[in-house]
Amino acid sequence: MVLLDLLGRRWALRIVWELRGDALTFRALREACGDVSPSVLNTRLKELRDSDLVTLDEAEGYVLTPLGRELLERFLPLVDWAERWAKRG
Amino acid sequence: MVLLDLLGRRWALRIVWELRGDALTFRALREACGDVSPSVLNTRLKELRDSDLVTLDEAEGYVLTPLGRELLERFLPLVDWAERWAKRG
DNA sequence: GGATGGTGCTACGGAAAACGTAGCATCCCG
DNA sequence: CGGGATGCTACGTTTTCCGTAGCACCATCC
Repeated sequence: MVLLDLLGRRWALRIVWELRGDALTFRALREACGDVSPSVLNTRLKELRDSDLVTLDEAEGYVLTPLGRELLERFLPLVDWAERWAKRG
Repeated sequence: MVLLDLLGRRWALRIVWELRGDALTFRALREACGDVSPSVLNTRLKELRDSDLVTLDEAEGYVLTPLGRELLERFLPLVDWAERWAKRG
């Protein structure tokens, strides 16, 4: 499970999640993640870009690649479940 | 996404993944995760137990709870995809 | 033309997390 | 009384992360 190496790091999954909608600038992404420090954010973005999950559109900002969108799609069932889990007794 | 707080930590996802099959003892789980340090493993296990995802069966060892199995199930599409992703050009 | 505000990104010191090794207490089996 | 399991803790080192400040660049505005 090489994927776990990548996603099992702080903010990695969160970044993908925050990019589920429209493109976000570096600063906007930072805010969306609750003001992560830019150094860490940049490190994660490098890893995600090297993994072809995220790319930087010069005009719009950071976006998921088609591959990233595939990942997100497979991730949605989890999100659904997570909400019910969070409300457990 | 409270779930990301839990799973977005080192070894958290990995532990759930390694428990996909039969129960594992503390030490076996440690080996399965590539010899994580026991302190971290124990910290994660506490978190996962507090979250009702993992439990310690006195006879067998660490096992996923029904809730944990649900999580794993939703996680499987990702695993499938991850293998193809890992082999990308 | 220079001020203002946006962009992505880096540097650096301190705090927190993870690591690695050793070992404790307990139980079971011979 | 060993010997070998079990879950788990302690502690010193290393790695990672955080928080703040700031750089270089570009567009807009007056």
